[in-house]
Amino acid sequence: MSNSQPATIEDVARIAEVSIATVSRAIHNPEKVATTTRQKVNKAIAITGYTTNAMARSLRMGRSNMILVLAPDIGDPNFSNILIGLENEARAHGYGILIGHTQGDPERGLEYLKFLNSNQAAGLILFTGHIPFGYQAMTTRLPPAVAVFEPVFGSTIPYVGIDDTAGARKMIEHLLASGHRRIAFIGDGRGKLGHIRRRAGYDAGMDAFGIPARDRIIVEGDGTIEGGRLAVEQLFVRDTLPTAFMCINDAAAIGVVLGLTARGYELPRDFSVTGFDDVPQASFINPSLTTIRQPRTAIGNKAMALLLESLGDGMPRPDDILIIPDLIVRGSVTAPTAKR
Amino acid sequence: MSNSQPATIEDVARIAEVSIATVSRAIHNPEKVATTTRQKVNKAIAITGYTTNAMARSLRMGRSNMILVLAPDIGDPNFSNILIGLENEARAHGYGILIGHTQGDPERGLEYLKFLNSNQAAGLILFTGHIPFGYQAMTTRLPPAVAVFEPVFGSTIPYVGIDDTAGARKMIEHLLASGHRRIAFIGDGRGKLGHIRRRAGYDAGMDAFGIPARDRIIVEGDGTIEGGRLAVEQLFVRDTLPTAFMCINDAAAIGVVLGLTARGYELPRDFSVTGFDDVPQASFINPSLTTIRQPRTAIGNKAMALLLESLGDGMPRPDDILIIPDLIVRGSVTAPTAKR
DNA sequence: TTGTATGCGTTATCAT
DNA sequence: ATGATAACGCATACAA
Repeated sequence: MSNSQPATIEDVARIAEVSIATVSRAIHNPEKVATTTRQKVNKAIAITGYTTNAMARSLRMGRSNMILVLAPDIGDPNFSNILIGLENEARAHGYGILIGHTQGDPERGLEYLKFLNSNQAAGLILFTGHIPFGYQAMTTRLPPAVAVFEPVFGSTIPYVGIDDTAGARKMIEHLLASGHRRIAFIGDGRGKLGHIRRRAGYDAGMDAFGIPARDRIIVEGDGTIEGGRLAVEQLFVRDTLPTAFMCINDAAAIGVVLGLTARGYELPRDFSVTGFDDVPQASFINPSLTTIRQPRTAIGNKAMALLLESLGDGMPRPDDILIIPDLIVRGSVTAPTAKR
Repeated sequence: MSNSQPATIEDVARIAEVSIATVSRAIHNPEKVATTTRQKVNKAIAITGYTTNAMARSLRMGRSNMILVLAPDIGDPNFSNILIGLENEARAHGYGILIGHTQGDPERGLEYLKFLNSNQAAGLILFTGHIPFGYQAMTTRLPPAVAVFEPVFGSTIPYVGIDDTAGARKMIEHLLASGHRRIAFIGDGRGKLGHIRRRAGYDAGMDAFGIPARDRIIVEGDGTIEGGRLAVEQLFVRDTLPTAFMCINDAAAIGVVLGLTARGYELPRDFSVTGFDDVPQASFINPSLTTIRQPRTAIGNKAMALLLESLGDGMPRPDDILIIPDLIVRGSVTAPTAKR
């Protein structure tokens, strides 16, 4: 049925006995071509198995229908679900996705960004928290871009993510409602945006409950499993034990669980622990982690919708979108015992 | 420094005061151009920030320097590391990677395959175990392709993966050396290639040790956590308890661990359990899983090397590459107790 | 409604 | 050693 070489528009034109212009029109502006001609063309397309050569098309049009997604780590448990959201939305609008895996290497990021210069990609989704360094020197024109998950530092690129503060607020209220008062906040580094925002949610909740600042226990932490372990040790040394640990993310929470278990405590009987993000492991660990779920697919959806919108106008709209995340109640929180 | 529009070869030529032909040569055949001219050109390139328009290049050349990687599930813990191997090797040869996420949907696979027709991709890495259905109807010419991780059913596409039989053999020998004799094999479905191969390793090891076939316990299973749980129940009902469970993969092993733990046993004191693949969770679960590690990055490397080779010849070589995997000893195996 | 002809940015052939 | 030019496949302005 088909030849060794992919069919071109010319092959179709010859078989349909029309000009290539008519074929092109029949495809892109069917209403501008006579019904009978259109049918001939469609038949010829079916016969040849013709597919428009995307490269030639983009070259001619000066823009493509691909969106470049830059991610430092494909293995990130957040990534694959966000990607699904991105893809579904893109597909619905006739766009395709091109994934650039930078492995955190700015040089690779730069490499992929060349796609944009070649018009191989019409827009950019940034999953990296930054524009690959050196891109500004390459060209002054940054194409329509949207950041997901974390905002791009020092830029006006619109950003789609969750409302960290609202999420943290939900969590702290859950803990307070469970009867906890001495609740430690285990962070991931004072300067980080997520830290600041989630901490703000913690404070707001504590404020609303009338718990004085001096009764709040804050550990800076670093957001890793090891950091969670360390936080436990610090608190034991300081002898300022809380009844609950509200952790900046699931990794830290897992560290806390591990640290507490290693010291011979039983959870959640002796301590309550909460995470944030809802990574896959969160439901595996014992006790399963009460956490805040990242609405990953929704983030992907919104981000792509935003990008495609600004592609239409040609004019990016700088409004961030913050989705309010859900509390996922599992087994790691109970009422505090009177024991201590 | 740079204009709003990406610089073209013509811009460079104008600034360097040479023809575009010379610019192209200076880039691709530097030895064919006078040193002084070359310097002028390089300077002009630096000034303009010129980057070759990959689309125009591919259009003209009839081939691109991108490799399409088709994967059903980016979130697969195996994928990201294989990808790293693929990328590194590709990069070393001046190729880039384009990831097509099919979500298991043949239609999407087909969509991405159009890239090949458009010469947007020069070759194909299949992570899917099959060619997207319908592609054959689209074109008879399948481009150079290599399958990773699992072979493509009913095709001659070369395949790079691990030597399942050798891996399983390593595992069974480890178990035997630890003193186990009644070792159950928990599979993932009789027909599956991995099942057949790993079972072969199990049998070979048992044979070599002189353990008669009637003393071998085989559970067909399905390779999931739930399947592992079920296998435990089956064996309890049949009252043919082994001292060790050799599972077809880590998921099944985790299921076995969960099932055994739920019944009140302590591991590895009461039973030894082994996995296969070494997924991230394998080291998290308690007890940490003794398993066979997939050399994922190596698989990626080899696969891409093979693909690029066959791209050179234009002629795919049909030799599969099987890497012998390593045994990872963790905490889930001890000598059997005399208890039972 | 349809066809002719031009150009998108490259590379490669053929002159010079 | 260098330059002029054709062609890759397509979309579209313009002509018919």
